[in-house]
Amino acid sequence: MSVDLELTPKTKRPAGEPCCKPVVYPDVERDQALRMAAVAKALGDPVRVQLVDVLRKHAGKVCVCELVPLFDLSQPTVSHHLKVLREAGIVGAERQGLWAYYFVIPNALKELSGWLS
Amino acid sequence: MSVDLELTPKTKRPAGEPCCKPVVYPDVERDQALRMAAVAKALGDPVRVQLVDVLRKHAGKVCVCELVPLFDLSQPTVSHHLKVLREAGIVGAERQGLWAYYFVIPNALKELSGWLS
DNA sequence: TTTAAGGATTGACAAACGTCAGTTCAATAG
DNA sequence: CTATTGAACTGACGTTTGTCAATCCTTAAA
Repeated sequence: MSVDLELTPKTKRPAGEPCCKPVVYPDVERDQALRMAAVAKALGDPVRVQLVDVLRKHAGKVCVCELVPLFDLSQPTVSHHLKVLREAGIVGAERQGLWAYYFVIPNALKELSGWLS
Repeated sequence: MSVDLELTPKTKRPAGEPCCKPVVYPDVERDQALRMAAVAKALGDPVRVQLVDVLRKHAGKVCVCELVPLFDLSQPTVSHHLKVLREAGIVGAERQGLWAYYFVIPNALKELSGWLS
């Protein structure tokens, strides 16, 4: 888990020697970082944060036609943001006839949330 | 706080009428979304997630020369990632002689963390 | 004073992103 | 069947991002 960095001596080292011993980064941490960064990246746009916020406040499913007018954006652009969230595994979609309903996938934010706190 | 969306009737509406009543999005939410998206965006790269992770695990300050060898990246690139984190208000830096020490700013992740959970 | 080290900055470039206009597709009302 | 609607997809655009090589600046050893 921990990387076990030792704070190196803080005097100028004799020329030629490397500054610090190379530290191996655990791969376990790398995979987790990849997953969390992907989720964070998807949340890295205010529109998408607001989309997730609305979806979370309405515990059920919300129709796309209700999401679009919340933003000063074209319908295709909102659809694009929803796709980004979908591909990040943060939200899911379900079609019912002509309408599409979106919802936050339970626990999708869990790993990032846990690491942050 | 809440947006007060009402789930609209789910039958095809008579031609000409708008699908949903336009909903006003509270500005308070918008500002918060802007701040949180900025933090999330800064965390939207695995290298930066790992940087923050290392800094957090070493409650004190960590020298840049100890961070660079953790990644398969050039020194300027790591420096760039640290700058992104600095500009997002997530980490702070302090110079001591030849060395620069980085640390996580307390509570920098608090708002996002709180919203996520 | 000269030399070298740690680290930030600059410039360049390919890749990815946010946005929209236009189009397509599936489903439903007439 | 035809017309229309909700929503996704496509192509295009200007902007931003991640990366490195090269450079610059400050500090400290010799």
